[in-house]
Amino acid sequence: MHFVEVILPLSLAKTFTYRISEAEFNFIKKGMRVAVPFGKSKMYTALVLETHQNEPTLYEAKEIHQILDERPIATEIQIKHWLWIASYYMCAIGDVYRGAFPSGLLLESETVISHKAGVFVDQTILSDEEYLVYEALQHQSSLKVQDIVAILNKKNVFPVLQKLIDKDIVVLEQEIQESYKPKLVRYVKLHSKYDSNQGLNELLELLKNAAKQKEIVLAYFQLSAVEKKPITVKKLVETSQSSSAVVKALIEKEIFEEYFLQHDRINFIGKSTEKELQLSSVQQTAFEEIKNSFIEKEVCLLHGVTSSGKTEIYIKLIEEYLATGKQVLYLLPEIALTTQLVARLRVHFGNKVAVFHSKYSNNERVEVWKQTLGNVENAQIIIGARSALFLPFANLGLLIVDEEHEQTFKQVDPAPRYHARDAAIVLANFHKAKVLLGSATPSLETYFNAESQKYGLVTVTERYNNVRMPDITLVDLKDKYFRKCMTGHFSDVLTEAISEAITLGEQVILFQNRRGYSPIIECITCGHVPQCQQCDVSLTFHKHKNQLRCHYCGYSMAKPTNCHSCSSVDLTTKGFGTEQIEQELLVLFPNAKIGRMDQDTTRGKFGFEKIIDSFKNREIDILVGTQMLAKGLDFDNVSLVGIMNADNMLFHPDFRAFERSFQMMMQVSGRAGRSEKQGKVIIQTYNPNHNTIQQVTNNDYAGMYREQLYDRKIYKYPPYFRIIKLTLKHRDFDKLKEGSMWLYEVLSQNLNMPVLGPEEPAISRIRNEYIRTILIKIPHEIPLGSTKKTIQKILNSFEAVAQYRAIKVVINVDFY
DNA sequence: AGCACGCCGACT
DNA sequence: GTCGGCGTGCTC
Repeated sequence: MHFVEVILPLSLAKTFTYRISEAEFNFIKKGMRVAVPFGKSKMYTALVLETHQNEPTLYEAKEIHQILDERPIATEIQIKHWLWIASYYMCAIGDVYRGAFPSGLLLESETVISHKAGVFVDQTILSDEEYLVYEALQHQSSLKVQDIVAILNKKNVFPVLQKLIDKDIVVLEQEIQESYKPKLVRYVKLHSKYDSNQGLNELLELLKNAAKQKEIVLAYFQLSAVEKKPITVKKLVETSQSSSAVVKALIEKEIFEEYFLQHDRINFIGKSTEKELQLSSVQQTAFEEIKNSFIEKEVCLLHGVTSSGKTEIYIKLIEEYLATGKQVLYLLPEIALTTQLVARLRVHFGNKVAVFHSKYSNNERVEVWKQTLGNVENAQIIIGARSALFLPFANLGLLIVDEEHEQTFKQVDPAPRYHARDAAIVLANFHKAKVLLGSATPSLETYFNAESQKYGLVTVTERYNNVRMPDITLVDLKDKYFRKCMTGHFSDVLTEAISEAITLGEQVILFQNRRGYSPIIECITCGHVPQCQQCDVSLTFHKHKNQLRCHYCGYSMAKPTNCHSCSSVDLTTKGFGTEQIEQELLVLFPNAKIGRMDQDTTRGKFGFEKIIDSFKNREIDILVGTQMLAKGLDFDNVSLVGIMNADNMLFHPDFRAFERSFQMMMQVSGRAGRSEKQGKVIIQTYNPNHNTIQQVTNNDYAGMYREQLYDRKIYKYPPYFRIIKLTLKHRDFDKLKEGSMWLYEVLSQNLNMPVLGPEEPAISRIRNEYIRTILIKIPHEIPLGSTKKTIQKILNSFEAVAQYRAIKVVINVDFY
């Protein structure tokens, strides 16, 4: 008896056992995919963990359906890494597997219904619905479940199908298909009979009455003379400015022959210039220091102020690792940044650069996966957002995590809720590879690790080319309002600076960390504020579409003309977002070209690039945006950065609010003054004397670090404590309240550490579900593993209580 | 995660 | 009396 232990791409913690034949037993290796039946009618792509001969005692193992790979498609290290993620972030291994594999490699079955062959059908025994299906099968040889849903116009079609099966009329089959399709490109070549010179004359004679066709043939000769490589139909049509119909005619006349070649979708046409990169002396020193720290330490933090030229240092380092035949992974916080970086890296490394992120099409992702696994030339450097971490690296030598402090490295939903920076360090360990973390404003945890000698630390305090740090001016909003120096949300200082910059032909960035026009609409008469029906939040006003929208569930409604509560028509807006800033700018600077960058304007695959490009091309004078602006974009003509209101981020109910505000303001400020001229930053705030604001003004990272670290120690937060957040959700308010109280009590009795809650979060209801949170603070001296086991045990007993079972519990380890 | 089973309210 | 709502439990 032979068996295989597999992972299924479902949120199930267990592995599953299937039967295999002896031949299969000898063939199947860890890391191959097998198609297996699961449940009554589904087929899944499972991943092999091991083969063995221990027959399960409690159930009869099913047989696998099919082996999908000839050799492993996931590596040993990868699977080990996934198991670590599942255990550290307390999720099912199936979650990791599903999140890690490109869906093009995770095929699911589709049930196909077809007519049973050679059976006489007595139509009189069929019900109306059965007859409809039977009739449809007369026209089409097979139907999918979805088709039958459409034919019968109801959701549950299985009973009908079951009856048809019982009556021996139809059969069901599970079809499993590779959804990955290699891209085929059509080429043409001249038919062999025209190969000789004589044939050529014959050909021209033949076409003397077909001008269009002759044109194409001539274009073909021209192209083959110049390019000396196969010619695609596309190219031929383009150069001859003809149509593919004419090409088709030529193929039919047997003058051309068509053939197909498989193409990689990921193709960079650019060539590497092979130009030796020259580092400045500051960069060179940093580079040497990083290499030195790698002798002893696995991880090194590169703390370099904004525009200190970190990328050049990365490039130099990548060069060294490539030379030793190792692969390099370069992680970025934001997909939108890949385009800029890829362009830059391609100059040095040509087609050795591959890109991987979730906006890539399925087929593209499968290709990168296979190239990485094969360690082929064009997968030596992988650039990607956090999910690139899951690729099957054959020989990883260096991982770079750029803008390491960014929260986007942490996946929030769905599971696995991993932090890409931390998971990268673990992965590097498995590969015996090195990790370089880069940031101008490192996260507190990382800097703490660097200071305590766990990581190497390299600091660059000078900007590249001796550009000076921007000059930061604070504007006290309270005073400005009092003196009536405000126009809308603009202080006189800011308006003057903007008009000066525009007059000089320089560009301006305005930062407002909130989208929409104004957060809320309020009735002047009764104070009523429209709320979302499903969530515990006020609706946000979007002027452009003249509607109110919920940012949590996406619900929207037309802007009311009168109050829903008292019918008064006196409605006013409170607070402000990017859209309102844009509107005010149109009035203040009617001649300036204004752009807006936030979630609403950057939708679509290239939305972000479009705005960035037009700003770079100076088609936009003033760019208004949310935090997207803070993420490592390079502009060389920005002389002024305005932060419209520093306070709303400062007073977020979050232990990281000050750290985040500092990082955000520093990063946005860093966009100013990239060329010879010193940049200018204007921060509008009600709290000019706030410590964090002062630290930003004085470019005082160390001060911010020390102050925050002190707070973290006092209030029991990372890096001194690790935090696990449990989020409980249920539609029934009382049930949730009781259940979360029960869980809190059991946790705090069984864990010898602070347990907080159960707290009602600021937004206590989303999509009609009530929410409560419990925080568990684990001190560093208590082992993490056993604590997690205890928590898991308690959660299991929570689920064993019938009345609480329906409460959904989300576990978020290191939730920040 | 699906998907079926099973128990209760709103229709033919 | 049936259809269909979603609460509950299982899948090798």
